[in-house]
Amino acid sequence: MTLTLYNTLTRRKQPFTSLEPGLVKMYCCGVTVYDYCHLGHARSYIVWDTVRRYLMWSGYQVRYVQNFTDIDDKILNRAREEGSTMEIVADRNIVTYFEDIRRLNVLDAVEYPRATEHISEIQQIIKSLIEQDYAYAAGGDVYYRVQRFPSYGKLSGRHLDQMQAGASGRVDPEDPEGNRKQYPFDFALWKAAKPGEPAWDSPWGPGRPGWHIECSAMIRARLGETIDIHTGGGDLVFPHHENEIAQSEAATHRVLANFWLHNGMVNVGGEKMSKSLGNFTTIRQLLDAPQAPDPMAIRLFVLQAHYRKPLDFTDESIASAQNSWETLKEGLLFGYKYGGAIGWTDTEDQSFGQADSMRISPDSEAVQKFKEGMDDDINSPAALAVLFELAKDLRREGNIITHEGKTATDPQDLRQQWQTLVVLAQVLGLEAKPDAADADQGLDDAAIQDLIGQRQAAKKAKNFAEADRIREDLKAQGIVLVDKPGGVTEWHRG
RNA sequence: GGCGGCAUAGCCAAGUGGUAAGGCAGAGGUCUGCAAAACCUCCACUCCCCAGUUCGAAUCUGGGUGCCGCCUCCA
Repeated sequence: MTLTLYNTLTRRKQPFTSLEPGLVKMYCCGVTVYDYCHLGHARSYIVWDTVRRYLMWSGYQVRYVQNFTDIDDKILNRAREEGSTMEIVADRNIVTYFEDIRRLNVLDAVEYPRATEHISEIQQIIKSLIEQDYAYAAGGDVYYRVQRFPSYGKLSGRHLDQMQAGASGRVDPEDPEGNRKQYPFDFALWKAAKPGEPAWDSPWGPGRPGWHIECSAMIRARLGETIDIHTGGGDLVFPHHENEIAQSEAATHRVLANFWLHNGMVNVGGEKMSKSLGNFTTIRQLLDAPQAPDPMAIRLFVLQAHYRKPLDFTDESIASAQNSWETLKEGLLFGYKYGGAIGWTDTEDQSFGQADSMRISPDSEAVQKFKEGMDDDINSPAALAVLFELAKDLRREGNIITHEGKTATDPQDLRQQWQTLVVLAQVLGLEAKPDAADADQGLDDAAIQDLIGQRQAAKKAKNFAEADRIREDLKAQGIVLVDKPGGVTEWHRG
């Protein structure tokens, strides 16, 4: 089995191979840091994190680089609004980016280049493009001459003569930038500074880089001229990634990326979640709400849809994901809750529960089915079905142990099953650890036994109201009573 | 106007020629003083519509309908 990935460039699934054996160079288009991240961002970074994790699990070393766009009109506007500076706005939103995205168990990139750290590389590429006549300076700006790049449009599958300038309704016809362009689809590589804006010296006058050029420069500087995988939101295909290709490939005469992967949008009521529509929910809004879902439920919500399809965000879908997560979590916690009871001897070891130290059978049906799904263009919904089957089975075993005190299933088989679940879940970035706080909180065992005794007495006296009151009180403290045949009552936490 | 995508149960969602995974929600049963939990069982003769190809189609072809994304803010 080999991993196949849908390549936007070729519009089909292709077997994945890396340029260098065992090493994947991967670049992910990051955020423009002018505000908090919303669920659209969350989806994108969860999805690419999952691809990265799967590649790692498949034996690759992954050099994963993700940028921050820290120079941009929106950041400048934000700084102006609040009377601060671009740098302050950018730094603050980078801090909140990490706070939010790490909660979702997204691994840190190997490097996080910032556009402002690569001004000289940006200028070098622009110079090279001007020398080769791919770009021209005009009134302090520099524009890329798209008509000179023959394959312009190859990524997004469009031709210059088919495109309608301004069809998106976002171009201001009064914008002087438009008048300096020789052709409507030419785009800015360098923008002349307006008064009061941060600017860098350049051969074309003081100014700042255009949006697309930074990624070309950062990829070249951090990963080289050709990389294996370039990822980003589907809304970046055109013009952003199309323009990256035009710039980089004209400058280096090398292919920029072998695989272009794009994730589908998060929708609200059938429409794309976006800042301009105002229909966005930030990650922290969602996770800090009174009835907030577990961050892992958000991850599950994202992974329960295929990454290229639209994903509708509703209260119901989040609630459903939360319930689904509870099911998976019970399976993931099986080893912690029941391992000791069925004779596993290492439950107190430091390494217990560490996915990295677990050896699982690579030939098991579960692993095979998981790989089959993931190899097919990261079919995470199909892969998740495997996890649910494992988790539900373990949950049933756990409940049997709770109720019967033992199980007929071989503890070593359960061990394999649990470890398989933990390992595969971790490949998807889904992890659950026992809540240490729960274990030694609240009533001690003697007090619970005492209350159970009182309840037994009440039951015997047919004082069921009192019996139910005691049961409810305990339940409120996280103690669940289980009445068993023969008048015996057992209890457990959670 | 151009390019692309999607349409499967109450909801979400896999499945690209061989007779519909999985999740959520729901129903019945066992147990119980009643519950809860648990366990067992059930929950799409059918995949937007029409026509065609085929022994056989959710899957292929043609036509139609509806929804969405992009066409220089965008994850």
